[in-house]
Amino acid sequence: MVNLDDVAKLAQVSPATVSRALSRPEMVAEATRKRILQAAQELGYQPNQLARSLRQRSSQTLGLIITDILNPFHATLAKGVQDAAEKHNYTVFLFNTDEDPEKERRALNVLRGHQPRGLLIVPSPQAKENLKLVTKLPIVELDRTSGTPGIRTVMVDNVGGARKAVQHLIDLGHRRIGMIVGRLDISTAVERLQGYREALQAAGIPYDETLVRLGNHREADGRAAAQALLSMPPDKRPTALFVGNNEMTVGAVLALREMGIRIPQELSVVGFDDSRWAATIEPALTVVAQPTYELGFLACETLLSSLSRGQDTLPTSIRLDTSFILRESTAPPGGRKNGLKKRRQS
Amino acid sequence: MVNLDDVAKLAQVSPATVSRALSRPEMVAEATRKRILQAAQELGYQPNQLARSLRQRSSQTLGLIITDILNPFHATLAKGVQDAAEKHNYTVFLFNTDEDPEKERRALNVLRGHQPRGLLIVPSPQAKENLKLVTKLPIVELDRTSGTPGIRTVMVDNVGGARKAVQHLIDLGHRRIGMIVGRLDISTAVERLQGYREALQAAGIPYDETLVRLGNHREADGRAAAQALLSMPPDKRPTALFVGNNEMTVGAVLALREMGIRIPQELSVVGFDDSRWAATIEPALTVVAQPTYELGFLACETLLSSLSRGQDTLPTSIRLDTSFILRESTAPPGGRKNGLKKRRQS
DNA sequence: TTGAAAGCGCTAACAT
DNA sequence: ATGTTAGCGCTTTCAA
Repeated sequence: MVNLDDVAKLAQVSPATVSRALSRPEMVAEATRKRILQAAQELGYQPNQLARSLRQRSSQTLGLIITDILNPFHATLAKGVQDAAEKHNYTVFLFNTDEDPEKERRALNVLRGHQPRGLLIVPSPQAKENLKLVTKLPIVELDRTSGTPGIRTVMVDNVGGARKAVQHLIDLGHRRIGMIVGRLDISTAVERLQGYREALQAAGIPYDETLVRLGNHREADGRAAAQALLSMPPDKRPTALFVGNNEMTVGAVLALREMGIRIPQELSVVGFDDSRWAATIEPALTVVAQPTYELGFLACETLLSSLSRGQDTLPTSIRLDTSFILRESTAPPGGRKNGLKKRRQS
Repeated sequence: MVNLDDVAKLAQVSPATVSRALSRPEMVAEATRKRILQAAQELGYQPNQLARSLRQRSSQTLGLIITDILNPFHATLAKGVQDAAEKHNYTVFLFNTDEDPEKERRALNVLRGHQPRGLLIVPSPQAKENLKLVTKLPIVELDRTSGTPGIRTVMVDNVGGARKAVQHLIDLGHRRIGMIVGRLDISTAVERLQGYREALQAAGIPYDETLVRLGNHREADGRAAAQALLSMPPDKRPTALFVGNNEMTVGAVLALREMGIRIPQELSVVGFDDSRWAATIEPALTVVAQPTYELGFLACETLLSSLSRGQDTLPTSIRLDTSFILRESTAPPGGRKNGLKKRRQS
C-alpha cells in the first residue's frame, strides 16, 4: 500500500508536510500543496484511517445497531442514518440484533474494539444493561428508548399516533376495539398501548383487557393474536382492530383473510407504520404513518452535532409527528361501507 | 480507554505476554494466562482493533456495497452477508450506491482508507472502471457481474430462470409475450433477456422488439413500460408480460390496476424475484424466486474462504438455481381462468 | 515461558 | 512554512 512517506518522497517534502497538506491545507504554501496533491493523485494515495484514527484517538466511524434489517422500517432507518453519515464523511458499521439482547451485547463489544465516534441504536429489551459496556460513547437511541437516563433519543409520537388511530375507530362508531400490541418491555409498545387507552378513556369506553393481545412484533405473532381475538364469541369479539406494528399487521390481515373475515365490512383494521404493502394490499390499509427516513437521518444528525459541539449539549429527546392515512380498511361497525376515496389528513 | 498496558500492570506481566495470552493462548503458561484473563475481565478490556489491524497490516473488516438497501432484495442480501461475516468474526462496512457510479467510486475510496480485508459488491453499471481503485483487494461480486476478468462472482441462473418463466407462458398458449427488462449495462438484465429470447426461439416464436421495453429497475420504470406496452393496438399488444425485476413488477402491476386491466384474465404476469408483496397481492403473483439470503451468505463465505486459503484459489463463478413459483397471475390468453390453486415446482 | 524493543502509518508538539 | 521527533496501542521478532 502506498503511504505518506511515498508521497513525501515523490513530492520532495517531509511526511509531516504531506499530512498537513491533506488535513490542514491552509498551513501549507500554495506551491508545495499543489505539488503534494499532484504526487498523491499520481500514486493513488488514500490515507490509512486506521493509523489516522489511532493517532488522533478518534475515528470517523459510527456504529449503527438495528434489530432487523429485513423489516422495511429498519432498512429505511438505516438508509436515513447512512445518508446523514455520508454527508458528514462518516462511515458506519452496521449490526443486526434480531431483538436478541445477547447478539446486542456482542455487537456492542465488537463495536467497542473498532473505536467508533458514536453509536446509534434501536435498543433491544435489555439494552439498559448492555449499554453499560459503552458508557464513554456518545449514544443516540432511535425509534424506541431503553430508559437509560441521560441518553438522547429520537422517536415518534407513539401515544399521539395511537390515539388518532383509535379515535378514528371510535368516531366510526366502534366500541369493542381490539389491539395487538408488542412486548411491553419495548417503549414503543407501551406508548402505543397508552394512546389506545387514552382514546378509549376520552370516549368513556371502559378498558377491556380481553381485547388486548401481546405479540412479539413478528408476523406470526400478529397472526396468532388476530386468530385469538376473532375466535371470541360474536358478541364479545372486537368490531375493529388496531395493530401496533407493521409486521404484526401483515400477520393479522393475512389471518383474517384466511378466516374469511372481510375488511372492513366485518372488521375494521388500522395499522401502525405505513409500507408499500399496506398501501397496495386489498383493501388498502388505513395506517398511522411514521417519518421513518427522517427519523434515521435526524438521529444521525443529532449524534454528529453533539459530537462537534462537545459534551455540553443537554440530552435532548426529539419526537416526530406521525400522520394518519385514511384508506379503505375501516368502516362503521355492522358493515356500512366507507372510505372508497383516498385522502390524507395530518 | 483501558489498554494492554493497563492489563499488563494489573496482571504483573509484560504487554507482550498479555497480547499473547489473548491472541495465541497456547504460547502462555496456564497460570499466567488465567491471571491475565482475569485482569482483562476486571478492567473490561477490549482490544483496540485499529492498533491491532495497523500492526498486523490486516483487519477483521469487510466492505459491502449494495445499490439500494430499501429494496428488500438487497436488504436480504445484506442480511446474508452480515450473518456469514459475524460467524467468522468479521465486521462489515455497509455502503449504498443507489446505482450511481459516482457514489460507488466514493464508497470504494472511503472503504480503501479503512483497510478492509475484502469486498462484496453488487456492481453498478460502471463498476468495471471503479474497481480499478481497489485492485489489491479480494473481491466477490454478487447478484450481477461487472465483467471484470478474474473476479469471483456469486449469482443466480438468470437465463434459466427467465426461460422457465417464459416457457410457462408459452405453455399456456401465449404468443405475444412482452418483457420489461432492466438496463442492458447490468448483467442480470442481459441474462434475463437472453432467457426470454431462448424460450421464444425454442418455441419457434419470432422475437418482436416492440414487445420489449427497457426500464431502470425502479417502480416508476415498470409503470411507464407497462403503460406503453398496453397502449398498443389490441391485436399487437402482448397477452402476457414477463417483468425482469421486483421493483418494476410492482410498478407494472399497479399500472395495470389503474388501467383497469385484469390479471390474469386480460393479461398474464410473471415477475422475477419473489417478495411478500408478490405473494399476498391480489392476484398473488407467479414469480421466479431467487435464493436471496443464500446468495449473500454464500458470497461472503466464498470471500472469506478465499482469504484464508490464500490467493491460490481459482476465480470461481457460482450460480444458484432459481425456483418457479406458480400462483394466480397467469392464465391462457383470452381469459380462461387457471391457477387458483397454489403449488410449487422447482 | 516471558520480556525488551521496534515499528505499523499517521499526526501533533516542538523546533527552526 | 516546513522538518524532526515522539507516540497512539498493538504484535512480533529477538533475546534471555
